[in-house]
Amino acid sequence: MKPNLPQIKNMSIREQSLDTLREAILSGELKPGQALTEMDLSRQLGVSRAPIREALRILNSEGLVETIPYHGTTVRRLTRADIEELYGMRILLETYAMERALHLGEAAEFAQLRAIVDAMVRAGDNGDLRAVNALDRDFHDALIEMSRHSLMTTMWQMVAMKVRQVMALVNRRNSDLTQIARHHLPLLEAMEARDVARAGEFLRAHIASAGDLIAEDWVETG
Amino acid sequence: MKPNLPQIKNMSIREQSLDTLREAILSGELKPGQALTEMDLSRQLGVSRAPIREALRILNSEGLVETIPYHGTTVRRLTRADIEELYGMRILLETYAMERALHLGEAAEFAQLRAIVDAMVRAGDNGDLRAVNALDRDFHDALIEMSRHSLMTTMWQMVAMKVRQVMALVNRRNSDLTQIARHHLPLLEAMEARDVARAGEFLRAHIASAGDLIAEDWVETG
DNA sequence: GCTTCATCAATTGTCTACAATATACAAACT
DNA sequence: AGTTTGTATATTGTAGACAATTGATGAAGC
Repeated sequence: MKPNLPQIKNMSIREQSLDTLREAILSGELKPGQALTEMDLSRQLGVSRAPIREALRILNSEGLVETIPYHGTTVRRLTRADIEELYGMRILLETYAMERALHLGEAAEFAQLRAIVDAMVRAGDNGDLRAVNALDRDFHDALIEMSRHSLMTTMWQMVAMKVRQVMALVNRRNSDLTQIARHHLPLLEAMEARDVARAGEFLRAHIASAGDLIAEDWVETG
Repeated sequence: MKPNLPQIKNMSIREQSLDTLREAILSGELKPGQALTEMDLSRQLGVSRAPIREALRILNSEGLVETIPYHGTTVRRLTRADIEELYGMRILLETYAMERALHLGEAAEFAQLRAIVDAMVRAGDNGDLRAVNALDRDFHDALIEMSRHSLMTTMWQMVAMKVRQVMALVNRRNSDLTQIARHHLPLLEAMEARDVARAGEFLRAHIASAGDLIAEDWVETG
């Protein structure tokens, strides 16, 4: 007998604030350069400044915001160089993770990847950008998870956050995303064949093209 | 006319606390598993709990401490698997950084590396472990800096912190360090010759052997 | 003896008030 | 006019009090 009751959320105000603020930044709701005043935030969220401050300190060490003493906290700006570095780092981390994944991954995990890619291609054909985006994230997260490397997972989370933020800030053409969705198919097939070299090539090409598309028409938001 | 007066340090209590605590953890003064009670720390440092708490949140997101809600904060434990992952990550990051460094590094930077290695070898011959250790850190930090990749620098800081902590916790034999000091000489020469392949091999061998030596006689502390 | 429940001590979580600092702007001086 | 100095205001930095939660301890019931 499984009661299957919903978990009652028992998160500290600090963590709720942190999640809320981080989500707002990553979704582009809070834009780079925007000022975050502790008092404003605490009023908006209906809490005191203490938990807000602690959340901001965490966001700062995650590299999402910048604080100048006695002056204020702002959402960190992203330059084109930042984006190029970001995608370079993605290639480095994901290539390594994939090699490990091909050796350590289990059948169920490969099946999961297959399910994600199938769904992604369908979503791409239907022009459902949000779904393609979410599934793309799922795919790469799953890949990292398969590498069985907890430090890699930690590092990846930092990179993945920034990728999400960048994706939210850029105006994507539909065609791009459909194309990106289709990139995953040959990549997955090479992985299923345990062909490290070929899968690596596809992966690097996939990430690099995604990065180039974004860096190309990136406008530095003064 | 240059007055050349010393800068008056103007760091917030939070930052001073953060530096103090981090230094204590990385130097092994605060050992893995040790409990950090906010009230105790604030009494010891002579400040209130607020800045201590903010410092602990930052250390938590840096992965140096672990906090269980309403129960306490402890210095994070390090397993052998953690160390193996750590050195695997080092190889990945440093190999990439070195390739970039060989292309982007300037003459002055290569000269700086040479000075570091020379000093390291001398310190090794004199059996000055502390100096070898410090110079080893300098060398690898300088290498990362030469890669001109700010995201890499950020990632490296996380890795380098943990490496420092591990080094402080392990009992090193003098012979190991002398050996490690001498490893840098052929590596540097390959770099000066801009021989990416050979330098990469030396670098990976150097890091791997250092990691193996440590993982080998690592005792999981409680 | 074992389980269950109430109580307690220790610790973290949160709030509010106050202090310290930086910036901008106006006033005074040369 | 330009420079310096003072002042106001907005914001962050810090402190101390109180609330909430956890885990342990021991008593009561079966």
